[in-house]
Amino acid sequence: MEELVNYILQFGNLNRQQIDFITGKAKTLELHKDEYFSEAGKIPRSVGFILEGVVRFCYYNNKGEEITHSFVDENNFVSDQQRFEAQVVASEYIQAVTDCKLLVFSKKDWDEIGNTIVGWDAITGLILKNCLLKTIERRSPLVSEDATTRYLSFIEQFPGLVNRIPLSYVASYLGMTQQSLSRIRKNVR
Amino acid sequence: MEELVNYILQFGNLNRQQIDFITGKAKTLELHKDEYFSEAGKIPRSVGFILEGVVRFCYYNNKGEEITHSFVDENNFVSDQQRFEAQVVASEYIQAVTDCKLLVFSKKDWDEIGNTIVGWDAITGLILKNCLLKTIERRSPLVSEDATTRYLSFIEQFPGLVNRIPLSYVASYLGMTQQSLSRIRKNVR
DNA sequence: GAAAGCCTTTACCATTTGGTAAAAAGCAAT
DNA sequence: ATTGCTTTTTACCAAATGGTAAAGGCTTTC
Repeated sequence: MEELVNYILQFGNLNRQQIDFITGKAKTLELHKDEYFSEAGKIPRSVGFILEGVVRFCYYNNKGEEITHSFVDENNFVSDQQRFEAQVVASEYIQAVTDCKLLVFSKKDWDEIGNTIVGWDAITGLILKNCLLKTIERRSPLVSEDATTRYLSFIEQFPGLVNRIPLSYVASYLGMTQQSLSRIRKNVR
Repeated sequence: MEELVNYILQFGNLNRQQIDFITGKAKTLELHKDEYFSEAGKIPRSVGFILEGVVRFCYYNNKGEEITHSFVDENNFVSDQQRFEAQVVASEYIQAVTDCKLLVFSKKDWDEIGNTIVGWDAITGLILKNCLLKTIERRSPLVSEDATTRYLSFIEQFPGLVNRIPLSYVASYLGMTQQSLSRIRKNVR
């Protein structure tokens, strides 16, 4: 819970009472590897904050290939935020790629926090902007790099992650086949 | 000017007086092809709204290659927003790729609008989130697609743009060489 | 209209990456 | 330990892309 509070306080000031109000709404949720936090075709039910584990955002392209477009690890918010706010069905999946422990907020509780705490919308707005920028900064360079460079920058950006999750997910995130990734890993060693 | 107002009103309600206050601060700026709107190493001086023309965001990687990471065309805001807000030096360039006509707001005027109009920060926050999401949606799929598919989706996402700007910029946006793009264009025809 | 400069296309070959298939390695359940 | 299942690695060949260089086109300028 402390991690969540520290995270939020980076983006704005809150007093003890406000913090307690927020943390009072958080429920813990455990997800097993491969379970979904949010699914395409369903309305996202909650906003999460990852205490332990890693999740990925993924979707299927028109060839039926599964594309991982981002990973989120410990001490970060995870949510299909636009769809959650609007309460409309999602078009992508958020899936646990390791066992996870999360703090979650229901839509009702999330709205109550917004209606109670002045400045909460500004804080969450900043958090979302931050997450989006991070996603862009991580993903955008992948377009112009060759496969080996993409793999090396993945290792830098997500230290240790490559040892915790299936390589097929890494390959799909990096836009290459599993076989190419395997070959690259051999050459890099 | 009407385009600007319509754009803003998508993200929140403003009365006549507020709208006049905002538009009163806007100055027009003309940029010739290749001129910079914002430069790496300099502090971004203004927020722009494109009335005519197209700009691109670009930077140089560690091999000295120039990478175009996004295009912005008519009726969109253009700004190195994070750096502008914080008034710190930029790490990338924003360059006109055609002659452009813009409405611009200085930092001082932008802040005055924020201090005067209740809800302005919320509106600009939404606008920025929107731009970031659009960037992600456009750029992210490029990682996992082959060169021909990337070119075809570029044509869809920026109709006509390919005829207005140098193909070398398109190639760098799509993460391929100019020669590859040329070959692909021949095969697609 | 000739010259100069830039942008675009072509061509050739080397290298990288993808597709398919099979083998090897790791893991879990019995 | 054996079996069955999934993940990862290899191998082979085809296809796509990059690098270098040169030629062709298109403007601009004088």
